[in-house]
Amino acid sequence: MTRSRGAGSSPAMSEVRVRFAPSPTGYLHIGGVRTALYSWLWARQHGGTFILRIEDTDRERSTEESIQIVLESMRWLGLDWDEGPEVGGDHGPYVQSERLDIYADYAERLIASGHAYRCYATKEEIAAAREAHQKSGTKDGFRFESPWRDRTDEPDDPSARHVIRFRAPHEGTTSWVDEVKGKIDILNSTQQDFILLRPDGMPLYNFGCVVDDLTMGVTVVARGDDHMINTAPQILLYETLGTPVPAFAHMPMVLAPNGEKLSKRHAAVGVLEYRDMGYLPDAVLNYLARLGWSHGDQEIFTRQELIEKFGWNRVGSTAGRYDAKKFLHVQAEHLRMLSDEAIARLSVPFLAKNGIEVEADDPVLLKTIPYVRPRAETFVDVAEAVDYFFREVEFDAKGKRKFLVPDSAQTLLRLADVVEPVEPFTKGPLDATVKAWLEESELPMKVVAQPARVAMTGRTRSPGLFEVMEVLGKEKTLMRLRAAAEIAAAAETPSA
RNA sequence: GGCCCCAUCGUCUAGCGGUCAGGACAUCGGCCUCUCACGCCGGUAACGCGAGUUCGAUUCUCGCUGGGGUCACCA
Repeated sequence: MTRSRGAGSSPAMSEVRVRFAPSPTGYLHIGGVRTALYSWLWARQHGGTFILRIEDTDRERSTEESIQIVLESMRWLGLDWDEGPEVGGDHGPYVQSERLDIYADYAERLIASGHAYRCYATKEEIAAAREAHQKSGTKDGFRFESPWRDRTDEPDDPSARHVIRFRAPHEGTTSWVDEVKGKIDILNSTQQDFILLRPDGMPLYNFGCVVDDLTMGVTVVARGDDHMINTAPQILLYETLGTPVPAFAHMPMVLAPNGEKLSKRHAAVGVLEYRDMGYLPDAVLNYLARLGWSHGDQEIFTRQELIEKFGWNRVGSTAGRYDAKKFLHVQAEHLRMLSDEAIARLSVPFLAKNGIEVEADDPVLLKTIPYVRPRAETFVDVAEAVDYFFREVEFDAKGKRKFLVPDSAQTLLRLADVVEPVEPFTKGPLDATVKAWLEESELPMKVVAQPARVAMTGRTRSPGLFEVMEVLGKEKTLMRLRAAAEIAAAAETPSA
């Protein structure tokens, strides 16, 4: 799609400063992660600065615990920040609730210059006005017109509870050239005197955001396009403050598969859940990057490739829908790109969760990786797939009933005998020896394989038989085959 | 409803006036095979509608329809 874009992507821009400014109200939403990612990529690509800022001015919903979740999420993803909580920086503090004096200062300036005013209207008055508006049957949206906008007299009690409102212009047009959406024009007649500061000094979003972005020197403001409604008021603020206006990049949102706003109901939305599900940070980044951004036909990207190839001009303008299956596929691709050592190391915590305590350099674990790799998509899968190499077999009920039957008892015993003298006990010689025996005794592999598989792994699905034998080692292989033979012999003949 | 954004296979997308409309996930066949995977081969599947502009529109313009967002002392 051809679209003229903003100047923020111009290489002439001397310094790139971008920020991610989540509000800590729970988990870090994967939609937010995508915004953070694009900003981070942009900063890294340009050797710029990535700022993390906490927007905690909503006292009702913000919690310290949520801040920790945000930080933990960013750390896990590897989206490191150059300025922000814990690392500091020259433009701090980086938590909005600690910047109240700065907002107050800017608000006073706006009052002094006549661009803002104290409004003593009560919530009840506003509610009444809204109701009257609805009853009037007008087609326009509701805008509260404060009587204090034009009052020159002092209130009876100037210290009474009041907010500070912006004196919004009613005429003209506010425009910007969005990095992803192109040129946008908003009529100022649709603006209202939005609130800058609450009675308690907490800034509202548009004000806090602008004051922070300008004092922090942010050059590109990237956010979801649900914020587009906020951009015109913010530009108005920059203009009246006489400061440069940053570039804006409004990216389409991530929707649920059914097109609704993505929430817990539809998918795991907290990014840490993916860590617990055994996903790789790079896979999360890859999937999210590709959801709404493209680079030709390429689907799989390393972190470094993302940094090199990202650009706002390749961010699409349509909302993307969350697709769990594609996400899983991308995760599988990334897992399979890893070395055996890396897969082993990253699987350790998941094995521990299953009660299997092994070291990352455990030789048995390392030997299993090549065989589970094509069968695993997540680390949860890996832990599950190597289970029987580290503990006694637990027979799958159906597999046991079907394959550990009297008929197979002899086969299992003979297989054990055939395999016993093989040296080295590796898949090549094992394969050759067993195949020779099968040919000689005119037994099809099929009738041997499944009982043996259940005997050694407890399951009907596993890596190749000889691979399993090799990893298990001679001793355990023989033990399991013979133990299973006993169980098989004792089993009731299925009444056919 | 006002304002804003958006519109190519089921999904993510490529396409930037002339293509058999390409890729990926999913799906359906087949191959491989000791199971399950992996892998490989192949199939089904899309330009929302209507006007223009043009020799020619998926592509440019407008309208319609449809979807989304937003109308807070939330962010």
